[in-house]
Amino acid sequence: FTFNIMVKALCAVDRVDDAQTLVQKMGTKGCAPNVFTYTILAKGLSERSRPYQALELLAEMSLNGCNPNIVTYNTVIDGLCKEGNVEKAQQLVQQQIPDDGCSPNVITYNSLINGFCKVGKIEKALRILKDMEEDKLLPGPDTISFNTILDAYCKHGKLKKAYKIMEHMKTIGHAYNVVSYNIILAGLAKLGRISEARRVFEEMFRDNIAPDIVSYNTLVDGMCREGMVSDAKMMLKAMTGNGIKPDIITYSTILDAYCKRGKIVKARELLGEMLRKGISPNTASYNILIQSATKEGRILEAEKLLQKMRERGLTPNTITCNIIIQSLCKNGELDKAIQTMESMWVKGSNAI
RNA sequence: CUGGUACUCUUACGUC
Repeated sequence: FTFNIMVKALCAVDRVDDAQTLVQKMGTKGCAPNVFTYTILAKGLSERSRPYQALELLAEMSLNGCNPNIVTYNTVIDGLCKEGNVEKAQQLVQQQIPDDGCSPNVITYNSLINGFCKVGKIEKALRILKDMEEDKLLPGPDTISFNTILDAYCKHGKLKKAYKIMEHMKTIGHAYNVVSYNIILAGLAKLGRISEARRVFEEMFRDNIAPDIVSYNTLVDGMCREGMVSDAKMMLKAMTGNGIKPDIITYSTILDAYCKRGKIVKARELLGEMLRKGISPNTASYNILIQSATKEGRILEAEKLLQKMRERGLTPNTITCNIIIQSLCKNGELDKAIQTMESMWVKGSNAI
């Protein structure tokens, strides 16, 4: 359907309001929007933190004789959960969905679990998981359900609990995957427990779950934070040997570590290596370099970098902006800082 | 089996 494609396109270029208007007009043109149309729009709204408008959309579509299906509901529910209103989402699951003759599926519950985790109510999330395991009327949990809980524990530094979940999965014979391991790795890395992370990493090979780019990047990041930059650099070679290509994140992570420690020569070398490998720096990479330059008083270099960034068609983001303003303020150039801010403001950029 | 792929999951840069 042509209209659906248009709605999607409008959402993609951030013109959700236009998309909404279009959908409203469709009805009057004898070309009624269908479930697909509404779901696309609901997703557009949800992704832009407008879950309540998505919620209203549910009512609107029913009025137009188009009943939401489970995909529509899940889209709205996930939006609500990400906004932090898990209660409202749960209400939908318990009341409206059954009223509509739909039944929640594993994705629905996973959204709720994630929602509760993100607002710090892990107990509630666990409750849902347990219900899914025990209640035959509910869909059984999948790997994602478990991973979500795993992640919540790891993010809170509760590694023992995380390990317990992992053990639980093993004992009931539930599949885990590379993401499960990545979550654990990230948890350990954040706590600076690098040697333990290394052991887990080795275990992955024995477990026939090959580390992916995220696994490597997580470990590299952990090493860099602990000042083990040369170990991190060695990982670069190791991963290549294992068929995983270092990406922009791998390089930026190490680049940042070098810069923060004033190892400018090494940083430049790495930048060169990165370019030779055909990986072009993005805004984040430039932010790293610009910050390093400003902190060490190499203002001219910073300006040049900004210039280069522009030439490459990269747009400065909030962080770029903050780095520059901070540096100007420290040099007592308040006027210039304000000027910069205003010009960014005028450009209508998402910076600030 | 053509159109909405919905949740999960993970990784880099600023301010405090």
